[in-house]
Amino acid sequence: MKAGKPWWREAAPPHNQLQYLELRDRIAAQIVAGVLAVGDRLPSERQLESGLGSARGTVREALFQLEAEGLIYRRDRSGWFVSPAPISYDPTRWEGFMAYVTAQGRQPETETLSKLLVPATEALATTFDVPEGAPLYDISRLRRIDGRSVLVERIYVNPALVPGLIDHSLDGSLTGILKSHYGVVAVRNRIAMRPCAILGANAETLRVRSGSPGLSIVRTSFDAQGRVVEYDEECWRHDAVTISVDTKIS
Amino acid sequence: MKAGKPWWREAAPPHNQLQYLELRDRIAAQIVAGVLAVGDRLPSERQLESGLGSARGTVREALFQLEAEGLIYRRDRSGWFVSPAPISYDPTRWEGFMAYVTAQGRQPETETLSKLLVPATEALATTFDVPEGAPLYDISRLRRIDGRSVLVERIYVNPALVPGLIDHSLDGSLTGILKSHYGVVAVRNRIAMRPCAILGANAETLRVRSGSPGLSIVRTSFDAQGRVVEYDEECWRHDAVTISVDTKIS
DNA sequence: GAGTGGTCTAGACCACCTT
DNA sequence: AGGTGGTCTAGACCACTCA
Repeated sequence: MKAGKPWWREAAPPHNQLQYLELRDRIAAQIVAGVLAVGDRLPSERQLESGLGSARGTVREALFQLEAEGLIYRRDRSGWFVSPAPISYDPTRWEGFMAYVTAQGRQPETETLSKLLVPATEALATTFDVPEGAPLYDISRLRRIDGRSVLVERIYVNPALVPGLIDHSLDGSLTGILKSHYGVVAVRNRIAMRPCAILGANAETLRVRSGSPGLSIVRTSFDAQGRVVEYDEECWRHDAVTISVDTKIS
Repeated sequence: MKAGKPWWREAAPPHNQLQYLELRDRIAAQIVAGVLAVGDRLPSERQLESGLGSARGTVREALFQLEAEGLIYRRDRSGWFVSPAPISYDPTRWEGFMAYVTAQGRQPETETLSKLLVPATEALATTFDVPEGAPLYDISRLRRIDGRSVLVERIYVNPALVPGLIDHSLDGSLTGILKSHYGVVAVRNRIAMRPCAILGANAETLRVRSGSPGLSIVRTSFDAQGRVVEYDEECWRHDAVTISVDTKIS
């Protein structure tokens, strides 16, 4: 081990255990054992560095690994913290974020970033089966759990089904408004999910570094007549969610 | 810009565009435009470094971001390559890997790593509703698509339902064997999914770096009598798969 | 203003893959 | 044997947060 010049400082690590893996596993053990509790701040990178005699880059590598595991997260330029437990989410149910987060004893919060009437692009027109350029509601929201931003979503809705939707406050349950004000309920969901990187505007609103790992969920909801009632693109922090689905096989 | 000493080499980058983001976006554009095709090898890190005048660490940061996006992947100590398209997977269907990969025009491959009879741990005993210590088949497999290792799985099956299962070759479709030899089919699936880090043994078999991003899928399959026919833990490369589910809402 | 993480440099040695 | 990525060092300056 020991790359470069340092002739002093011996006691080379065993060749089969890398420094950053050792540090990673040590911190992980502390978290699992509860020495570091959920929400706790980790020692600063420079403290860890000096306590180890490693370079800061090596310390950071260990932290990145723990971040990938979902054990810790960073608040930009503020520090590293132990991650809260992920929320369990079943995207096949027609049940809002506010409902299932609350049901798990956590505190949901929704902030509407924008609500607009926009012309349908070609792709959206196909999805909604409307002419290209037809008006659609375009809603962006940021959602938090226990104060931590966990997802940004972009929802499109057909105003023909829910006229005036945009005039309601959307800082709560959209599902609730659709049902109670318009009698609209979905009977079928089509979902696509994949690990992704959080980029650009999404990264800024979630206040994570561009390129952080995330989970992309795209949901298309249909009503009993087969019409698309909602098209929703969600971008989650990767450590905030566990997907669970229970289905009969057709 | 320009940290540290270098007094020569000016033309500082604009403060609002970081070097690694610029390089990331440049390479991404080349991939999207098809200049770099699927399977192509990227220039080596040292070539990119000298072509840019950046340090190697900066180049690597750009590559990591592209890896997180799923655009490129590494073959250990061999190079960086443009990723193939992800496979689409519907874990709610009772349809084997071999079937859906082939249906998408790709070449599936399965390698059995081990097959054992093991005593049920407490957790497994609960899952299968058998006494703790009862015998269970424990099957580990590695699966490839077009020659690239994409997932390792660990399957547990109750021998009471499928005696002698282990004596078959499992390098093909397990689903097929269950159905044709034992008449066992699942009618219900319970699935949990979450982004994860690929660690330890899984990382070694997939030949990825420990800590690489992955997708964990745990599936419990039930037959018409409500018995657990299969309990399966899958660990996927994060860039190899897109989950798609289509369900009626109950 | 002190402290934090974020970016960057310019080297080095290593294990492993490729030819 | 030569080239690749993997790990590591020891610095630096920056943008930002927090008290």
